[in-house]
Amino acid sequence: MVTVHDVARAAGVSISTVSRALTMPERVAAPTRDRVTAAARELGYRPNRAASVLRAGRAGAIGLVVPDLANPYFAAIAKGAQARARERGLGLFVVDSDEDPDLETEAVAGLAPQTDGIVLCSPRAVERSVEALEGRPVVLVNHEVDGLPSVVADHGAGMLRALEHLRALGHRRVAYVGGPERSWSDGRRRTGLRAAAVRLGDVELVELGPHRPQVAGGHAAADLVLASGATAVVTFNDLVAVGLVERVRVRGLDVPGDLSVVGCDDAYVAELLAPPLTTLRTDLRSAGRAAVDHLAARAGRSGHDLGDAAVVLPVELVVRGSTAPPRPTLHDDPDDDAVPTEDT
Amino acid sequence: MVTVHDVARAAGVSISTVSRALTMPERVAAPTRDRVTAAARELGYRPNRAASVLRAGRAGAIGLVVPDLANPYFAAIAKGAQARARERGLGLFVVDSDEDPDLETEAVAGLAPQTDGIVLCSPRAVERSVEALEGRPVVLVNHEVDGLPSVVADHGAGMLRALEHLRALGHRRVAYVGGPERSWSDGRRRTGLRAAAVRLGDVELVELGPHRPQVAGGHAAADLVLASGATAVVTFNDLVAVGLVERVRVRGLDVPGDLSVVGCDDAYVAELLAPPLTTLRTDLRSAGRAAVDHLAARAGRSGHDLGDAAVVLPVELVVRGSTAPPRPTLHDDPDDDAVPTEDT
DNA sequence: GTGAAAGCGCTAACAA
DNA sequence: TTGTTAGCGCTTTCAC
Repeated sequence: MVTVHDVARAAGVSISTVSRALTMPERVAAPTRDRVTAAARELGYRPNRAASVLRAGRAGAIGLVVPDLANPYFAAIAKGAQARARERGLGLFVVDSDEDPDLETEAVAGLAPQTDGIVLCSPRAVERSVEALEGRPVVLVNHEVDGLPSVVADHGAGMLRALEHLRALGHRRVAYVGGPERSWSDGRRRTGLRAAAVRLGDVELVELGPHRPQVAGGHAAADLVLASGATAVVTFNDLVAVGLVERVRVRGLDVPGDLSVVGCDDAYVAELLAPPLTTLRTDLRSAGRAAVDHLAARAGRSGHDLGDAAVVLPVELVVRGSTAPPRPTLHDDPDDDAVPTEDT
Repeated sequence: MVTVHDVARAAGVSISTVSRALTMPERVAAPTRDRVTAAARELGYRPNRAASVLRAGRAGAIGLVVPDLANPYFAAIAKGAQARARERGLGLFVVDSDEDPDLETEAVAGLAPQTDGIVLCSPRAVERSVEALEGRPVVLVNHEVDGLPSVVADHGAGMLRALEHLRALGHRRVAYVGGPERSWSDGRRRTGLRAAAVRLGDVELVELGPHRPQVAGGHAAADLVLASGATAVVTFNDLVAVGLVERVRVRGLDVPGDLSVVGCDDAYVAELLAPPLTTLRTDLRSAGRAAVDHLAARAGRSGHDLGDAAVVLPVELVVRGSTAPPRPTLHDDPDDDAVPTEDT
């Protein structure tokens, strides 16, 4: 292993000059700096991170804790975070908590001492995990807690957009198939849908769930949706939408003919389906990037100065083949496609 | 931050006793050990990993380098590795090299000093990356290099199984849509297919590619496959199969009616498709687990004693709806479904 | 602008 | 069985 001593000897300087030349180049005379960097490159010197963490307190790395790496949602966030961390010269350690609150806290506690901060995605045990940080910087993704910085999607706007779209097609009764009971984003989506329904005035909302956020959850929800009399449905995520479509077909009905379906997340399955899925897209990579930026900006600062600022990412409605006007019924109102009049 | 000193004071012992009680409990008297562990728990002591890495040389953690975390293939490996590492009380740091050979080497070099070994998945620059390890333990996944331990799928057996299946259905001309040019597994698959074709005697193989290992690659390959006169096709992975099916449909043809399709990997899209995809499955989580076990077994040992052993994982053919007998033609041989006779 | 020296928290000889 | 002590490789005062 090449150490500062080897570089110092090769460059004919002291180890402190080596350290300085590499970490604060402007405080070393140009010729000296060049000799040092040349020697370092030649010898293939790589600073021992453990040593510099121990001594300097800074790790030059951050941690990312996600509930499930196999979930494309979190994989996308991880990709974005990784890319940005690299751009900033930071290391990124990814840990998968396997959806387990205890493991999450464990992961945070283990990661905290050797990183400059933690990005905590969709936490399953926020309070305990934040406590385990002992005051070290943290950014929450897809979750909000008072006084903590966070990066979240604008679920309210997304839901409004979905409902406007369905309303414009002529739907007046829309179901929501909810996700896991304790999901923060599920709560936000419900709140957003209710607000949107009130705002639009003539759209009735049927809330269902909780359901598992997988294909199986969609299977389970399908019959409830059909029985509810809704002509359109918004699902917690795209996988639920997939299951829903499958089961609706088994019942001999058609999507979007008998039921329009809007997913969430724009997972890549969304466009592979037949029909491709209308869905709400958030740029998850930019969520990862924003979280890393937030952390990097706080690095060095001690207090929670601008700590509680929330980055809110836009949500875009991607219209594909799974949404269409409802089949005409006896009650059909010829005004449906017209510009809405004042609340009637 | 709670240090060994704090615990030592609280337990009324010296710092070395604390260290010993925590890392080699059997070498400390039971009552002392209990006092120490109690004090440690009470104070919420967490050993500073940076310090112990620096001093002991052991990191209690391993690194996993993958080309793309957003690829479910690698995500599954990561999950398996993570779970096993946890069972063994090891940390696992996941780094995404973004399919870039330079970044891969960089990641390995950065990870190596602070881990006890590296799991290198589908390397894009094996030689340089292994060199960057400076002799530290490494396990290759989905790649083989002489003298290095590895975990690979039995592509040969998988390809034989696929071809046997297609042959049993009556196919006599089978295309292979290859993946990236420099992919190790693509090479293994081609070799396996050729061997299988020779062995079966009456199956003709049409090799195509290289193609991108994504849906777009399948789009690009579809017309070539149709023009080749093959009645069945094996693709590099499931995404390519998806693209292939899409394009075949655009051409007004049917899967499996006009073309049978076998994917590889059993990514979760495979069963969502219509028709669900016949595919070759490897248990990737167990690949991750095996890699970690391999590394853990070598930990402590210096030499490359049993180092070059390769763990070969079984490949299973999962038959779903995308494979069926070919449409009868004028040349159809009534013996097609019979037990194969000697090479004719 | 550069060097000498003091540790960061921990482990592992070596002593007792 | 337990304590004392010497560093691991690095950063960072503090002199010069």
